[in-house]
Amino acid sequence: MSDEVFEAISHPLRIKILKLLANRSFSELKRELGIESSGKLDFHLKKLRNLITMDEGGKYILTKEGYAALQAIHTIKKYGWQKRAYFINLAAYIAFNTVAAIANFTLWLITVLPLSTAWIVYYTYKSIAKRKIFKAM
Amino acid sequence: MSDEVFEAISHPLRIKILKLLANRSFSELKRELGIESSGKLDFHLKKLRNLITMDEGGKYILTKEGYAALQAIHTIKKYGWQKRAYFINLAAYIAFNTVAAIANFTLWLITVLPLSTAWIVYYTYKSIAKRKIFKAM
DNA sequence: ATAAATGGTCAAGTATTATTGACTACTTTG
DNA sequence: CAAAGTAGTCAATAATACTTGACCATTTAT
Repeated sequence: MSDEVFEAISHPLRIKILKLLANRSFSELKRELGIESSGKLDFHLKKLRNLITMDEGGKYILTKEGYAALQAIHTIKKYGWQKRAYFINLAAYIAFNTVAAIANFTLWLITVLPLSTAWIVYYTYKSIAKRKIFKAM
Repeated sequence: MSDEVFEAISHPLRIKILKLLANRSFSELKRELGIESSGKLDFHLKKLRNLITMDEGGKYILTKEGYAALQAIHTIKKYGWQKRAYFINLAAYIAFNTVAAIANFTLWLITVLPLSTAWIVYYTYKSIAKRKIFKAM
């Protein structure tokens, strides 16, 4: 399943192609990537088969899987954001609750507090127990 | 850079190994994966070189890159969650603002509204313009 | 002490991937 | 109309990846 996607993007040239590809033609790709051989570009485009298609004008575009692959590349490059995101969410939780408590204590106690606490508990569980974002970092 | 990670996880057996690996020994992996040949497991473990290490007890564990790779696998499997996450956030934005406005209109107007609006505008921009999560879906 | 299990390495062969370069058919541009 | 550009295909070769199976040094169990 996913190994097919990773096989497709396991070559440096194919990652370049995928990033550049949108709304470009065969020759434009060849030129902009500095590839001399047509056969080479053809070979790698065929390996990207499931990640790309063509629009009406004969230009390449990404499929759903293509966008997912680009997202995976982004995930590898930006691994570490989850930790930051967790603390931003924790700060937002505290801020929202403070504002809500000051504004209307009873309303906060019966609506905002239980809902936001349920959320933060779930998020903490997901972050620590399941995704293990704090391990090995 | 990232193509090395994708090359490492471009084989179905290596994805299985990576998912199972934590706190297991060579023989445990062999047994649990049903691999007959030691050479085979050795070969694939060597391909996962950058994604794994050993703990003091001689059991394999994931490195930071290993967790990132697992995250990338998750990204491919769950592509589509962003769209849902966006609508959940939009709903939360509306709910929070409603509660805050009812509770204390002035406080809402000067604090909650501008902050949460700034957030949702940024998030919308990121979702539509940069990540293109609505295209090709 | 012997047998079996652990935790591997290594060489040889097979299979798959990547590159090169020659070729084709069709469309512009001078 | 000839030359140049577009959008590829295909076969042969080079390079890697993958599997098999034999081997080995320790450790643990009988």
